[in-house]
Amino acid sequence: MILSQTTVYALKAVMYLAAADPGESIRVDDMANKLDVPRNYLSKILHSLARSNILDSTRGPKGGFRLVARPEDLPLEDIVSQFQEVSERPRCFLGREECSDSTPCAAHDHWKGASTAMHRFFKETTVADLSHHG
Amino acid sequence: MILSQTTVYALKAVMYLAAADPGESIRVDDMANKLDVPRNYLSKILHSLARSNILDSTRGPKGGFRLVARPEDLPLEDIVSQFQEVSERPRCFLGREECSDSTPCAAHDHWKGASTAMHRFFKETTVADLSHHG
DNA sequence: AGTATTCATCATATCATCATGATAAAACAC
DNA sequence: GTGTTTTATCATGATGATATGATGAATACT
Repeated sequence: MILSQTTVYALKAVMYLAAADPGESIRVDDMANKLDVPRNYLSKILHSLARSNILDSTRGPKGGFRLVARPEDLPLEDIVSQFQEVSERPRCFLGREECSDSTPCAAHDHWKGASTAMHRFFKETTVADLSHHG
Repeated sequence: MILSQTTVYALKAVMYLAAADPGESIRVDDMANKLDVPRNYLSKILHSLARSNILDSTRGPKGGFRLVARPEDLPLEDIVSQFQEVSERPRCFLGREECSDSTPCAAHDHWKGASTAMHRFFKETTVADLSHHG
């Protein structure tokens, strides 16, 4: 309900990289096999993360992907927000534009609580937090 | 990010019915026009809600749809769960099966907090709560 | 330079969601 | 019982997410 398949793939891949030696490059093929993710699809996802500087990529022999930041400095939000919206300010969940703190709908406060808890999770949980359990 | 288009349509329609006289039947055409929702698509959604006893439907002249329960007795969850999963127990958000209170992953507690807040919103907010603002 | 390795990218296929248009079936009015 | 109104349903199309297979381009090694 919350995360798209693409986002889950991205998170799994990043967690896999976090478990490797820092600075070591991992090939797409390895990750695709280990994580059971379609190879070319994963390649596209990783490329996307590389373009936004979450990962470094190098081609050719000894090439692959590696994390730029340390896992404990990498909040899940940085990865998730590449592939789906993780808005800081909750929208009116019925899609109204004019719903805000100053012009709230009747559900605004309830919704804000739930939405904020969700956002805080993505913001405050790091890749390292998840990687403890592989 | 949270609600599908279909779910939003369903909620809007139910809120519209909640604003009508109790017991009054409203036609699909009226709702589709007022809410700017595709007519036949809305019809299908409403039919689905009728089959699960959220709504009553009657055909022919003077027909239409109406709420079965009072808006203040109708939690959003009853509507939303028709069209998407609103699970009481949060899954491991990476899709692992074995993640639970007794076998938690490192993020379990954080995620549980966020996921529970979301579920409580759907469970504790009623249609009446939303309808105050139209 | 040549070759193997690896990421980058393109063309296409599949599937679910969202949506439209046409027709069937029920209920009411006369 | 005929016609009108309305929901019920079917056939089909459009779009985006997911996925596959083939090819291009960069790097390293000899």
